[in-house]
Amino acid sequence: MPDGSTKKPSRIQRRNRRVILDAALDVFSRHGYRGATLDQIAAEAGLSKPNILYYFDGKEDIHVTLLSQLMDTWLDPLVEMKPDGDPVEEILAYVRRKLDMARELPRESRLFAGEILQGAPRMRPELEGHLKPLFDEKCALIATWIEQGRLPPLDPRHLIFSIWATTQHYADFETQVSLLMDGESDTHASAARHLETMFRKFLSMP
Amino acid sequence: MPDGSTKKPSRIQRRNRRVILDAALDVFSRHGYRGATLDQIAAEAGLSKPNILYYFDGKEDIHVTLLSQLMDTWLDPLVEMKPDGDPVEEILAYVRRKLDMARELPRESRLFAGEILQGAPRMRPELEGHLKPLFDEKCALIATWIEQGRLPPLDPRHLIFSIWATTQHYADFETQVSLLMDGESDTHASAARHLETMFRKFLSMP
DNA sequence: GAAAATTTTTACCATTTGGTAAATCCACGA
DNA sequence: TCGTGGATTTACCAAATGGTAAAAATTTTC
Repeated sequence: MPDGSTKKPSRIQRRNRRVILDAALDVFSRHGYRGATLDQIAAEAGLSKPNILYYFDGKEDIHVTLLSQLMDTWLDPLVEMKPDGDPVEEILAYVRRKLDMARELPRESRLFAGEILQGAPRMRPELEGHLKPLFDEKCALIATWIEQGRLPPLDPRHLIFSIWATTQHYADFETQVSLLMDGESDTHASAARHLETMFRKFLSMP
Repeated sequence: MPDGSTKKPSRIQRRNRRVILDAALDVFSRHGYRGATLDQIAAEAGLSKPNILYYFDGKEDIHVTLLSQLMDTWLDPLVEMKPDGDPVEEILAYVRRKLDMARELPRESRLFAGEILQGAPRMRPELEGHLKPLFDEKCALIATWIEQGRLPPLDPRHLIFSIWATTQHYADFETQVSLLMDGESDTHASAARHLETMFRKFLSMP
């Protein structure tokens, strides 16, 4: 019993669970939850379908496991935004990390986007448990910076939304972006310059 | 033959096609293309499944028809951005229209988002035929404004991406936004103020 | 190296789902 | 009002899909 058991997982178990989750990330991020099939995941993982179900309780279990495991990685850039240092540089560094993450982990970005888009039917507990507290904490931090006169008055929540939206856009809407950016050699670099300029100007004191 | 025919559609045909498309918009935007079923659409439309297939050639036909018909509405705010008037005000008015559209037509926003997210498998021709030319035209317009010294130097393409991303975010990620904005009475109003401030500052001459 | 435990495969199954054929219903103009 | 063509329903079907049982193969343990 490789899943819910209390025993420590064997080497084979760790390897296969990892292989399955990686294949599932691929398939789920490309086709969404309903659009993905166990057969596709099995083929991508190089395992048989029943073998997949030997390691996970079912399709939903794979999806939920993926989302849970990814949540930490996903929130890490925001965790790294600390009270020390210059507020503007802290926030701009966050923007940079978030944009880098959109480039390096587009599958993860699309997986989350698809889940949220459909009302987060399988992720709401994770959102409330992990995202919400972190979000509130960082909003409070930004509010402090504003009170101290180190940032212009602004709504921290909408600032964070704008950072999420503009950075993840390059992963989630990659199809559209590359269609419209044809001829551009390095979209990521120009996007980074644009966002740096935009948010620096927005965050500068009048 | 109510679909591909050359005859003019009867009143019943127009009504039922409209009812079906509205139901399909609901279902597709909530569950994505693969997640939506003809039975769901039929139930939502108050018609039987074979009756639905009497008006459309199949599931994909409904989806493609929806996307095509919506494209014009969707691009309208950008069409309205004209060379006359102050550049900053023109762009800010565009931001406002786009945000209003996200509030008034969230289903449409999510439908497009889901389609792009999965690589636009059923919309690429529409994108190349309608979106791309309009995008290029408006980028050229913004570039002109910059050359005239009426806007600071910036990349028009990334500016438009940022406008799309920040406004559509409130529709596409509504689940997340409302979870994190609990206690806010009017998210739309505060979002409007935030985006107005942010883009006005970004577009102001140094 | 045999027994025990774990892993993988083979052969299925029930349900869902997109779609069809044909019979039936019904609105409307002559 | 009656016939006709458009509209709707009933009864299906084939393929896809999530999942299972049990045998077979493999690895691990003693």
